[in-house]
Amino acid sequence: MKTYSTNEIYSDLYEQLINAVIPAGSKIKPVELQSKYGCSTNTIRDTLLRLSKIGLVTFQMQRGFRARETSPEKRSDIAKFRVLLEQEGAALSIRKAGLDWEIRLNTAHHKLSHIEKLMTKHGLTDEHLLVWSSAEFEFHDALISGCESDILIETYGHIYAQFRQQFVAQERDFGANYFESIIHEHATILQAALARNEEACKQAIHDHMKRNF
Amino acid sequence: MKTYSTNEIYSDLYEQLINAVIPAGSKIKPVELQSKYGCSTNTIRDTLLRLSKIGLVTFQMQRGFRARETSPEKRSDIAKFRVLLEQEGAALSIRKAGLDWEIRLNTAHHKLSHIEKLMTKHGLTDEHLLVWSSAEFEFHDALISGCESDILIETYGHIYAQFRQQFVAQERDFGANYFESIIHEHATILQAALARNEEACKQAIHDHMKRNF
DNA sequence: ATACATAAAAATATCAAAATTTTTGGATGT
DNA sequence: ACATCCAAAAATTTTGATATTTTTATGTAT
Repeated sequence: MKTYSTNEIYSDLYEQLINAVIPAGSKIKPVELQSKYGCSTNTIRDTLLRLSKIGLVTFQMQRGFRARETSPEKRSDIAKFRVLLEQEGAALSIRKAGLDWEIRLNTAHHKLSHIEKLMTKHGLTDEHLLVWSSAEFEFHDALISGCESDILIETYGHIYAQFRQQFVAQERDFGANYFESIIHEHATILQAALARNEEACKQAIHDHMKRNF
Repeated sequence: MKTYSTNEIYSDLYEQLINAVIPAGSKIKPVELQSKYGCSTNTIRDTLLRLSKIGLVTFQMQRGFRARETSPEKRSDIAKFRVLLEQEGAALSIRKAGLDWEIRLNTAHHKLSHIEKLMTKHGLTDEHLLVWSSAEFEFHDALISGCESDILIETYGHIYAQFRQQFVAQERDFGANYFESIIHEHATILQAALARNEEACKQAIHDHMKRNF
């Protein structure tokens, strides 16, 4: 039987929450996870407290833990808030960042684009989806990485994780043209960013997310 | 000797962090707090993890806890981010909120204004400052309370707490005209909000914070 | 002096058990 | 049927002890 280090427990739970293996809103009981991870309930508790920092888990005194709830309103809320942060981060990057940023952004987009093309050609396996997941985050993270605001970047990371948690379970109908659209939207964001066009970039970010409002 | 419930430990540490009694950047060792609060180190650890959720405390595996660091750059960063969130929250409130919001905002301002007037007349005692602290938060919280975005309100709360933590220790030179300015700024924000003038309100929020950039 | 290794001390993380609180499932009465 | 009360069960929190890791202090070689 596999043994888990504390960091592995953290990562494993993180993955399960992001991918709604642990469904949004469901109760999380340390006793039940104890046997799987081969540790004391206290270590699980500790880990869940750490996950509550990024908002994937909610915690109430004497009431324990839950995967953060979801609802149409909450999804809309998180999507709009994500737009606010990403627009600001991108605009600041456009204004302040240098060549390093352009290269980083371009690299991230290239990687993402490559995976997205594979996914439209061949079907989308779970493995593809996993790689895409991290590539998509890296692209959006790169986009705001030149903003020179640590707190914005930190907060964006939390919000992005929550966004994933809330939406992944929903739209399992990645239709053929779903990824076609996404690919185009990412390209539009990239172009506007590299052209240093703040308004166009903000607009592209908005358009990328508006289906989720 | 006073005994502390866990919630009291949380509140007490919260206060100490907000008011820089525990200075920004300093190490926080569970063993040292154990005797004061009369509990096990594990309970302290638990509480500190909960405080790390709102960003007042940073945590690193195997390295324990620290009061969040500060520096001129970090202060500027947090001030600007606070403006972003407050401007958005206020603008949305102006657009969406109804009479309840106006009343709540007005009430909060009235309370704040009363304390501020007392403070300019008589000197500023520690007790005054404590009351002012919570009244000031309530005003800014009321301002964004009509935005219909739970995640924005939640995040703003964290950022406001961090803002306090980072600045309180700094500007101990509340000169006579310091509060005069603040009073005027708060009034300007209130007027613009009640007049439902988004742009004026955003401007007023910016002006209120710009000394901290 | 500086760097490096090592032992002692301190701090942190984990555990398993005990204490506390909440939840559950009947039994009772309206 | 519906609410209320109570006891049992389950879940959560707290504890004190142990194991692990990091930091500090000391001695040795370059």
